[in-house]
Amino acid sequence: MGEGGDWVDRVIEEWSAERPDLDLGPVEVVGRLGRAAALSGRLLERNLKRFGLTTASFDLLATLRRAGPPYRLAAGALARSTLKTSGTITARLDALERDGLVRRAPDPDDRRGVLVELTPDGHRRLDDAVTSHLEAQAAMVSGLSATEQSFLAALLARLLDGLDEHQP
Amino acid sequence: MGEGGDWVDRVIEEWSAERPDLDLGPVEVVGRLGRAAALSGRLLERNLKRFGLTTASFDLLATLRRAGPPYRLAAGALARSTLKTSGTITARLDALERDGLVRRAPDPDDRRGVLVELTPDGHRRLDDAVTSHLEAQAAMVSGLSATEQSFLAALLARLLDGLDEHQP
DNA sequence: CAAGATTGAAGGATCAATCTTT
DNA sequence: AAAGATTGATCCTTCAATCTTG
Repeated sequence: MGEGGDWVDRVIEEWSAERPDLDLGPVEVVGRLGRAAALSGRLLERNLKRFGLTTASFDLLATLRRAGPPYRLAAGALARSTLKTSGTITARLDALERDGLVRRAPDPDDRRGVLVELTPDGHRRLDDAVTSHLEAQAAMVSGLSATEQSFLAALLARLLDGLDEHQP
Repeated sequence: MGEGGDWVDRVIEEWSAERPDLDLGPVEVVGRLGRAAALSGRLLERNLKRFGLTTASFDLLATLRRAGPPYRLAAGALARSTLKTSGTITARLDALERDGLVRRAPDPDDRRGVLVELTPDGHRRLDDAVTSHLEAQAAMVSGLSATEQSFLAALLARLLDGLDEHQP
């Protein structure tokens, strides 16, 4: 008892001592989810820095790259796919355009809209980074067997199902 | 095929079409981890706002609360527990102290150090919020059976093990 | 009026540099 | 020299307000 536990185990023990009335069951999942995301996010951020990218800029470039030729999407589509607000996308595009990795063009079919396109530099930069990015992810899950990875992926998908419903 | 999948399934399909050479296995886990953390984080953030708190301020206050009487920790201990840098803690303490939720005092045993203490207001504010915070977490995992929740927690703990080793 | 994008204000984060104390 | 905390620069994010177009 009280040995070999992780950070979340310790948190739960401390809460139980202070507030034994609370139901801490959900923390076993949600607490570990947040902790694991924070730790893995740090590692991925550090790795992308070697390519002059942040997680934010990588996600945007990757969304354009995955769309296939001509690597062009509406700004609003980028916002929805990355779960960010339109203001965030505007700011990111300013920075990426300044670095020459994307280009903005007016949407000919809807003059309110903006189409965003990967430049050759942006395409190259992303393709440079993506292999390393996936290798870093592979290292993170290498402690789990293939079976464990499948189970974990399936359970996270079930969790994601529920979370989608609770969104605004 | 290509039906009923979640966001990560779509990402993987798109990558497979554009770059069939990439090993996307790790994305099944790491991609869903990031997506689930982002969605759940948004919900928790919104809920805490009703109590005048952010996830950042809640985490700091909760760490002090869990420590038990006299609800006092060194600033460095807060940084390590919350996975934040000392600069981040300094900024948060400035805001929380301005709101009267914590109080700083010099460490009598080490004159470099600062001890941070929950005020009665901070204690009250946290206790107000924590029940609702846990209920929000319970709602998030309510789509999973008790067995699934246990499995998910255990697998996340295994993942966390590996992530800890890779840290700086 | 609603939708798409931009702006500015404010909070949260890291990092590197600095100051004090050990 | 190393540890604890603060500062200032910079970036990412949300939100509310605004402007243009549908």
